[in-house]
Amino acid sequence: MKETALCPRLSKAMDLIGKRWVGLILYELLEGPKRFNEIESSLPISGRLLSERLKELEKEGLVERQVYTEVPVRVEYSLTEMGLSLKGAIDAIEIWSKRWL
Amino acid sequence: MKETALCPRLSKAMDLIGKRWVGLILYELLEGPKRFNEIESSLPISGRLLSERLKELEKEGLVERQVYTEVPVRVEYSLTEMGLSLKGAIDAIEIWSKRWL
DNA sequence: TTCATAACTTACTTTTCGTAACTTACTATA
DNA sequence: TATAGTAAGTTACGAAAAGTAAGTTATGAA
Repeated sequence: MKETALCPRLSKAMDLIGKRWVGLILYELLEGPKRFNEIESSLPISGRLLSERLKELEKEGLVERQVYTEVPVRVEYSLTEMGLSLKGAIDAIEIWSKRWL
Repeated sequence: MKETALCPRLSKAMDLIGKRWVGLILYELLEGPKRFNEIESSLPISGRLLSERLKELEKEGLVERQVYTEVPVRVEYSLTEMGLSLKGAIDAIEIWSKRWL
């Protein structure tokens, strides 16, 4: 890994968002809070990775995890304000995709 | 890989943009045409991957490659209209990064 | 006692990355 | 003639990340 003059914040943003599945996970959560299985069945992602990604996103502050101790347990994931404020970027990508792909 | 009801265009867009380094490569090229070595030294990416990514982006129509047969040879990469029109998305990510990271 | 469910977790294979050395083509210099 | 320098890659290989499938935990219902 080299030294660069690149803005570290942009670099980190691209690292977060540019990680596989993250864009689509955020896209799903922009519709509202969702359960683990809901996200898993909306996307072609495996449970292993979904679990890993949600943990990262929670740690970075984009996603919140809420556990409901029902039987069986229910766990809901939702966007924080930080996560929600990526809506503009995700929307822009969606619009672009409809025009160019 | 599972079946999904996910929009294939959004899915493909996220695949393209969400691939490692692609966001930052596009960001660099939004400043204007750049040579291989210029991009390589602006980003912490190796020649191997940069070469691979530029080929993909060219194949997908986001980037154009122009060879100038000087000595030594000069190769410039620039965004196509398709590539340029991702500016909105990249800008949104940059703005988000300045606010939240 | 067995089954079912949600949300993970583990074990294992395949793919992608990161690093560094090497290649090609041509010119300038000793 | 031999050597060195430069841009733009390419190759080889070990390390890290992703994909797949089976297993785990907790609880209540049949």
